[in-house]
Amino acid sequence: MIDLSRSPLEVAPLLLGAVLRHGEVALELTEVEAYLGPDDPASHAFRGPTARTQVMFGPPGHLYVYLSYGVHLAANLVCAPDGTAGAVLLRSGRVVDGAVVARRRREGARRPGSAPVPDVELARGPGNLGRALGLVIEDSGAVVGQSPHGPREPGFALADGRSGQVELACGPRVGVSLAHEVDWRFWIPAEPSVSRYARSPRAPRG
DNA sequence: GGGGCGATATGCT
DNA sequence: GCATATCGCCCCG
Repeated sequence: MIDLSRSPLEVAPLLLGAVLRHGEVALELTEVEAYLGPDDPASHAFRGPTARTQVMFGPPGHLYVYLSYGVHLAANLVCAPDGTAGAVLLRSGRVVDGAVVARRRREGARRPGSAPVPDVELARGPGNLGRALGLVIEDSGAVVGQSPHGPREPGFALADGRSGQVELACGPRVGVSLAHEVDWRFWIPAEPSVSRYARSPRAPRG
């Protein structure tokens, strides 16, 4: 059981190897990023709560889902105590159950006739992870339970899996122009389901 | 494996 | 109103 009331900086590494289930699809998380509150210029919570980001300021153990680039739904797991903003962006995962469903969702959103999605790419990258899980924007605020949860039960559930037992690497967060000096992105090294930016992080100053 | 661009809610100005 | 967004696809070497 992962204590989500801790800081995102403590929770993020523990999420690597943990398993997030939504219905039939379960993912072992392989790449995450920590985001803090008003002290973190890269965080959506930086400028205080808004209607969209309010859930980041609430109690831990909820999802914060937002629309990115008009097409992608990205999932964050809210952590830190109630009243303190913080979340962990779920960037990539390895599908451990429900690959057929995940693939159907992925390919349904692509141009017909394009090449099939390899297993390791089903949930590689935040947008793909959201699509593989079947997220909708209304999932923002949903509770993520931590008790045993089967494929036929509704809602989201987090299980320990290999949490705390995996090798991990860290580096700058992807796609943020600020706070590039902190290594708050965590991933499982040599794991093919980790997004490609891993090998060529675009830091402003190589 | 790199560059171009889409497609839209959100939140400053 | 408008720039921006915690990106991903496709096409081209």
